[in-house]
Amino acid sequence: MISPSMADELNEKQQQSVALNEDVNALVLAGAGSGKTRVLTHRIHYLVSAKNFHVDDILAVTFTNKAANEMKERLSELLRRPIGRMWVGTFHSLSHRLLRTHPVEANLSPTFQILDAQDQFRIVKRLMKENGVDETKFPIKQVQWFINQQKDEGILPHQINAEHNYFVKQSAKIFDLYEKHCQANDLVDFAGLLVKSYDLLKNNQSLLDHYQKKFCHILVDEFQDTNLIQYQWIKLLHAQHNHIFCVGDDDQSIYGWRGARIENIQKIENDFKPIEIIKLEQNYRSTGNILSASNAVIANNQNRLEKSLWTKSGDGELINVFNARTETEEAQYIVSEVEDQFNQGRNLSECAILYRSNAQSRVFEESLINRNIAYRIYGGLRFFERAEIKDAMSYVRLIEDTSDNIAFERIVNFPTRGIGLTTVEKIRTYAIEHHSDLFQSSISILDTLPARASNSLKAFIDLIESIKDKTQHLSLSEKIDSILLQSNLMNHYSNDKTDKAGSKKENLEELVSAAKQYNHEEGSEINETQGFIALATLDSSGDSNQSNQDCVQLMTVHSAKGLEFPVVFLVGLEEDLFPSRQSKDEQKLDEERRLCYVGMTRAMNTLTLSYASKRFIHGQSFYSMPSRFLDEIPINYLNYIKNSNNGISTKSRKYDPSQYTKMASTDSSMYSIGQVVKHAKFGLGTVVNCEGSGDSMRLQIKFKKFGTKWLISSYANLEIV
DNA sequence: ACCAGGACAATTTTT
DNA sequence: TTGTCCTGGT
Repeated sequence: MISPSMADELNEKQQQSVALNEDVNALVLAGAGSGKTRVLTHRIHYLVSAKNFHVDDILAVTFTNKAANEMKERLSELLRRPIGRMWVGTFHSLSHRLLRTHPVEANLSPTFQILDAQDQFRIVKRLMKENGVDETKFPIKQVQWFINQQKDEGILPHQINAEHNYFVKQSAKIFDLYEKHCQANDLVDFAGLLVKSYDLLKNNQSLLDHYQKKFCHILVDEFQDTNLIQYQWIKLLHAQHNHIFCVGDDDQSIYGWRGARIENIQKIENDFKPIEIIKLEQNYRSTGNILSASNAVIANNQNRLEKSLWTKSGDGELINVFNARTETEEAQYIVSEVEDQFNQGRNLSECAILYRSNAQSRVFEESLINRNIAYRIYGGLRFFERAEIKDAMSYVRLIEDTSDNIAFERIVNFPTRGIGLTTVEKIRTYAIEHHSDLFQSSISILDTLPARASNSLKAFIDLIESIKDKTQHLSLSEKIDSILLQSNLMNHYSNDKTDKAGSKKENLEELVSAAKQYNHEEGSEINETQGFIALATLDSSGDSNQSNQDCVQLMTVHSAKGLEFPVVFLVGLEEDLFPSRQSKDEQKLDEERRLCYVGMTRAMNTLTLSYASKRFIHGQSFYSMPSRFLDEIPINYLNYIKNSNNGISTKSRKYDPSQYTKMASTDSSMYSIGQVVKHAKFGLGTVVNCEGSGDSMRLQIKFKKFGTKWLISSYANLEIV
């Protein structure tokens, strides 16, 4: 039943997964680099070509846009046809599609808008202000976070028991108001897309029947990353006559903090009986040493669904370990290694620098600029999240739909045109009283405003209407181009003195070309402009048209998941950085270890691990210990690089709290990190860091009442408590 | 409306 | 250290 080409491209286990009978559920535990995506796409191909299922009746869900795009591409190649309207996408984009198709049944207006994280933040902020919740006590971010967490668990405001916790109580109150606000304004946030599409099917038997019948096969990628609502979403769509095919790897679950439930992968065995479980353990990506080292690290986690990855390729090079003195030295060394690789004939794009947190990218960037090496940073501010792009998109949105209040608020006075807060407040009040949108309300209250404000507002309304009029027959990119000019945005940003490099102007130009390259699905329930607006919100990366120049790839380990590179530098392997400081408890530590595992297994041929002994964090230098993960790698896989400034980088102290203590207490003997001390003037405090030794040893102490200070231990006269 | 300067916070990951 | 937010001055 398997086509010859399939036999060529797939190993035995992969073939077995792909050609599983169509009437079973399946869970494929696919280790890193074992050809997970290949299995998924071939499975679809098999169902379509060998089993005669219709492509449009197959649902394939991924977690990220990147993965979705990749799958679409590969599928299109394999099936030799365009993707068209196939149901392949992220949970969020597929949910969005369901809601756009059945807005009324979902209790939404057909013009509902998606709320991105920034917009959500603003709304939460405003609601907190209006309702007297002190944002210094309850940071807006935390309240926003709380709300999203609840929604990801499918919890509604009134279901929250907040009796004993003031934060929860206040947050739940805001949550409730927020939900009402969204409902009243036809806004749906990310989590809301999932919740609402779930409810849509749950509360509508005939629709549910329809989709259960339609989707005869449901394939889920990265199953270990699904959260509660996503799991329920899948479970709801699953019926007697259709089947699921899930691919995942518990060792690569790195989104627990975002509500991903690693248990789902175990739960699936009970909830979707009968189910076939297949393990893919042959790794095609990495050399033996890299694989063995990675396996050794991940073996330290408890409660794994044991897999043992193996490879046919040889041992390859040893894994390099470099101990830099400072983060600058670390960057310089790594960049010089990149240069070496390049001189040996590697493309720059074959080299990746992976770090735990985005903040670490800066030093590498500086170093790369110094040496004039092209690089690309992933993450950080994404294209569609940039202020100038959001401004432009707000014009696009308001012109497309004048009832888009979020867009209205953003641009009513931008670029500034003399419409002040007072006027806006009047518009808001009128809108609430008359159940109207801000744009219509503006028209209604024109006569009641003072002449100045009235004129300005009238000019704005006329501007929007005139642009709308002039651009309605233009193509999407011409439309956006025209909007940029007429709104004066292009002019405004061209003259922006704070933007010396002119990158804002460039970004606006980039937006036009992004629009040019946007290809709209034919037969979609929304028009081209609306499709582009949704894309901007749902996939804010704006990646599609990135020039494929040859450049070094810089990204967090998280965003490297699913990728592979011949040469990988995994940097900043220090305690409190990787594993990160706030992940010290056992569960979180396991996730950090998985993250490290993910990072290491990105490497195909060459892997370099590095750490710095001293690092600047928020303008202060801290001594750091090598990451415990380094110690988890057997020494025979490692090659310690000689540091010319440092002598030989010996395998330094094992991670061990008592050693840590010893380091702090060298010579002066009695101080250790975490020690509570008393100072004659500053009172009680805790030692948080130390520097130097002997008489010159300095201690950083966090005092209860006086904040954090550096003191020289021999003068400070500290009393140990 | 705009700017400069100061206080202050934040440092994990993202659909 | 860096960036953001707010204030108060013009």
